[in-house]
Amino acid sequence: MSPVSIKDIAKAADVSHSTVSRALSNSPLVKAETKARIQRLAREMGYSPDARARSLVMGRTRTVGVVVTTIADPFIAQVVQGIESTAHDHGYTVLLCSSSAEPEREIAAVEMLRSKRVDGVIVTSSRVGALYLAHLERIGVPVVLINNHSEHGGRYTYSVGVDNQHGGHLATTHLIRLGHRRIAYVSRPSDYRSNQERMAGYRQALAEAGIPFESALVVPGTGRAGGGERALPVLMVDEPPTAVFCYNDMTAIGLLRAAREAGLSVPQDLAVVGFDDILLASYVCPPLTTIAQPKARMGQQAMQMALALMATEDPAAEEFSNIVLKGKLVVRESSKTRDGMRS
Amino acid sequence: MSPVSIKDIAKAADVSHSTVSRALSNSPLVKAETKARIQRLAREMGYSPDARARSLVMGRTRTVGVVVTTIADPFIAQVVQGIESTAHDHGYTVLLCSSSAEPEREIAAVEMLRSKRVDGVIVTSSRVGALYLAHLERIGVPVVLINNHSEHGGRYTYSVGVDNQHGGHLATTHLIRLGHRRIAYVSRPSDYRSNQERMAGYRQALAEAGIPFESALVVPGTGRAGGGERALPVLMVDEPPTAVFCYNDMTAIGLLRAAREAGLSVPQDLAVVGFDDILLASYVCPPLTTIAQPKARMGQQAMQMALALMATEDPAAEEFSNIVLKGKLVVRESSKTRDGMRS
DNA sequence: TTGTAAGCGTTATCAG
DNA sequence: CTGATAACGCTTACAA
Repeated sequence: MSPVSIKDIAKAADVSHSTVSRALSNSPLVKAETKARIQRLAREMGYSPDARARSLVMGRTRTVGVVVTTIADPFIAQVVQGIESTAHDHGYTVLLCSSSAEPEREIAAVEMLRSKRVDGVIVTSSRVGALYLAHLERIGVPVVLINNHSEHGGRYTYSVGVDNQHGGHLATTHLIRLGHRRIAYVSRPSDYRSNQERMAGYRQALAEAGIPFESALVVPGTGRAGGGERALPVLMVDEPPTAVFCYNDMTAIGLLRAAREAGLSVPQDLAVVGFDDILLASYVCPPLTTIAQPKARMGQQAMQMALALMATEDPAAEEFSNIVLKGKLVVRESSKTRDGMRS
Repeated sequence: MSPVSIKDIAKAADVSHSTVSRALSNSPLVKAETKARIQRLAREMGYSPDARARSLVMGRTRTVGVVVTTIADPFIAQVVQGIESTAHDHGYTVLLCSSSAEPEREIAAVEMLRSKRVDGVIVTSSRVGALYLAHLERIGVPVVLINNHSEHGGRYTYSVGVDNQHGGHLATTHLIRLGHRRIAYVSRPSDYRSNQERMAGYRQALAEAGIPFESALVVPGTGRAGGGERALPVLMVDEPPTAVFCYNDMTAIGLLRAAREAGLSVPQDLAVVGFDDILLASYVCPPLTTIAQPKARMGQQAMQMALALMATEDPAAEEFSNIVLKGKLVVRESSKTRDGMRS
């Protein structure tokens, strides 16, 4: 037996279905008495309004599509939580899509969201290629990018991200204040804009302290633990650095592990700073100093931005907006001297 | 301008909208030539079928609701990934809802899913109370529970979970094989069924080895790191154990941290085994031996179960099913002697 | 204050 | 092979 509809209630209450519709939306046009009767009846009959039918006539689904590479990434999961809670607070629902970072699936995901007529789309931590972006814009609803890794054009798209240069500067300055002068950077493939920006912050901090930049102190990583592990031996030759700033926490954690196996003690022999502040960071040993990205807040902001865009008639008319949040330095053992900070 | 509909295409192709509908669903009833013409036109005009309208007449949304306490929990996120990928493979979409473990929001979530007319619901790691369950059943679609923590009745509900007793037995037996005889258990509030079952496995293993059960060796935890930290001092009095099995990894990790601060070395002074195999487990030091729950697979199985249930006309007719997956022992440093296993 | 009718975008039935 | 027409469940003029 299919769920009860307003027609069923209409029959039971001996009124027309439009009266039921009005009564249930609490319209003042309905006599208080009949309204009460209808509402009670609806409750008794276990009525649940059909959101599809409603959205069909109302023109809005009150649903946002969220595209992630994988929800299994704890960083992304925290961002999504921010999105979901804000969405919920505003009566919106989240349709989740994983792209597995495969362009083909990304496009399928977008097509799917288009079919479900979501009111907006939020894409997290993606490298939106030109092709993908084109598809995204075709969808005809506001699109908000979180921590987008590629240069992007497209005036249909808005974004929220962390201030990478500021974070890189914060991390490096912290190490300089601790007295370090030879500070290395373990990078990520440089077509990632975030990598370039973090490194720019690193160089800026060095320059401000009058420390010359040495390209030998920049070694390539991958963004994953393995990259950090392989970076260590490359680093520890000739004149090794006394401190290292890593593109992200996973890189730093890999490096930490390699250091332990190499018999180096952190932070005495080598201070280490990461970026992200993933859950792991506070549990590895030694606990990792890092630049905390406001993950949940990024999700909230993105959702709020989407809400604002969905509210305006013509999103394209809105001026281009690009929210940039500041990360925060979180000092832990991996960058303290045994007797506390030197600074 | 609203998206193009089959009517728009009909006008452009100078046919009726029903012919367009047939052509787009590749019906053999349409002349090949017109079919091709219509399909080309649809592509050119950027047509995207309206899933809401379709579902309204088809009676199915091809959407499953997934209710989680919080997606920010990495364990849950991995389960959800399993759900999402399987759902995607079968043309289904995931509607995500966080309940924040608040009964009020749980009920709101269910009501929302009902309104969106999802074809099925999957609830992860919840303690479904009687009230909540009643609401769940009202929804009228199959409900699959993952790692349900409470005793449940209700023949409308199906479940997927890990074999807790088997896992507890596995963990304890492992410690016994290493030569331990005084083995403690750090529990979780005992109204959690999973706790009772894991402890049953622990007691079973002790019994099999002829080791008497001592209630003094069972100390209460909380399921979070704090509980493990507070458990250590309670444990290390009189005749302390040489090994401890913890309800879950977070408990074990808290205990590990307390042990380090107390100057105890793990595993030499105290061997530690957890349960879950969360990401953290392999990164703490020492890396934690644990019982791995097949998180993604649990999600997959739950989704497959949901798919099967949604396919049958009358879910209630299906016999009660309750898939139980076995966990796997993952041995890491926290339960090895310095020179390797004694066994 | 209430009822009638049209329409949202589909699919499906039934004639032609 | 194709076109009317109804139906899915709802909201909203327009009438009464």
